[in-house]
Amino acid sequence: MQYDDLVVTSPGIKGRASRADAAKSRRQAILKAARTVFARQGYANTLIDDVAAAAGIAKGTVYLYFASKEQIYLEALLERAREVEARSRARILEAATWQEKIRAYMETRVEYLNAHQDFFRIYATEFRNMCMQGKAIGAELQDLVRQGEQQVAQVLAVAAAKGEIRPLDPDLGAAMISDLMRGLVDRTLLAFRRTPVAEDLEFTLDCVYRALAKEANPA
Amino acid sequence: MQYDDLVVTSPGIKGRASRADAAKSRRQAILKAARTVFARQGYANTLIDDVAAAAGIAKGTVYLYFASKEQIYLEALLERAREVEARSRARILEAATWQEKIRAYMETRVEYLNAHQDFFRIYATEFRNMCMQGKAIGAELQDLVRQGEQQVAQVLAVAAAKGEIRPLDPDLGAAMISDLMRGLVDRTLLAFRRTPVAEDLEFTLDCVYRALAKEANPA
DNA sequence: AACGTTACTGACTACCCAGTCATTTGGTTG
DNA sequence: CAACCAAATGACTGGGTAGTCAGTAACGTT
Repeated sequence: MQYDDLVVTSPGIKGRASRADAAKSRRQAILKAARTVFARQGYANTLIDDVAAAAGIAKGTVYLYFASKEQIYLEALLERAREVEARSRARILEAATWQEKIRAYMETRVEYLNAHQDFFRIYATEFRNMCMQGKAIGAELQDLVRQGEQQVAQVLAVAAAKGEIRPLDPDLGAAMISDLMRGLVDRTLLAFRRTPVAEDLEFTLDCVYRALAKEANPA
Repeated sequence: MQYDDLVVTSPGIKGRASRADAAKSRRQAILKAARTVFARQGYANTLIDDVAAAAGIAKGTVYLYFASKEQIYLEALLERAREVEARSRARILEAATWQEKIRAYMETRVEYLNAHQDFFRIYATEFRNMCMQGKAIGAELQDLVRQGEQQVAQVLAVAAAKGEIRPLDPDLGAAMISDLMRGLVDRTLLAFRRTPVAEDLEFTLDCVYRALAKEANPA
């Protein structure tokens, strides 16, 4: 079970190539195990021994592939964060209208959340806090998130310029959208709310559209 | 500086009364120091020695007043959380319309945030995560927050029943409001956004009103 | 002033864990 | 098959800290 990602060394291929492959798979197996364990126990309560056990290897082996606990943590997150960001960027570009672009931003995350709860659990909870406590860890990761938000801001700026939504500060608008997104993720992870995710997503999107819509509502 | 809250024992009063007072002040001085230090360094990176030093006392003394690091942490948060919740509840009751009630909910928190950054920094970041990691700590604290959200849901339910806002699931609506509130708090703490808090608050409220308003917007 | 009581102190203990490294394992090569 | 070597192992170490407790100080009482 633990060796899911391990590529069996092909007998025919000699030396370098298969070695490199094996090392890469081993790295990824460790990262996968790390995500599982960190998601369940948090950074502080996780021992390197736990990660090793989850990967089905000994502690010393972990240190053949990674320099430190912190590095494992960061790489485990980065791997996934890059995926989400890339997918989100692509889907937003594909979308034609501002409504579809905002929906793409949110749907990408909700879908990814279903497939990779572990990643979101770590990111949504712990990592964010570490950033708030001013630790310098994970500059790239922070950038990825900022980029996602910036892209939304861009969508809003364009829509506002075209007069498709009401005039507003695009950064504030993007902040609002990402706040709602975060809430949606948290609720799903907690299974706090019995409302199905899909319904919650539609409600959230509806609120966003209303909040941005061009015509003011009568009081 | 450290002994801010310490009541000097009055010479005339003998025994019990003044003793009890002194003990209470000492407890509060420790909690205050704890909030400062925990807010700056986080739970894991804070030593009891740090708390003791900030309170101007020795480590052993801390353990005369509290049983464990965790207990200090929790009580430090609870003390403030009860205050916020009480004030919020009062101001929501005072308010006449649903708009004013929602505003009261948000303004209470923004005002309290200015006066007690330390508390919010701990709550908004660390504590929330601990809850998400399924730790059973702080049941009362979690309840306080839930109550706040429930109260907003109640306001929405009443307003919806009266036809003052569009029909919606009050819990979802309250979740949305508290998500936006959380984002506002986080942004303020990070000084991430240069937008002044007041402006951010108005924008957020405006979005909420639009999202809840009775008349649908034209697409 | 001598005593008794309570509050305070900080060196100490017992434990925990990230990271190391001497040793073992198992596959490859001549 | 024997020699070799990279990969894996896990007992160990060094640094660190929550919580304790024997000793000291401060203060009120007689």
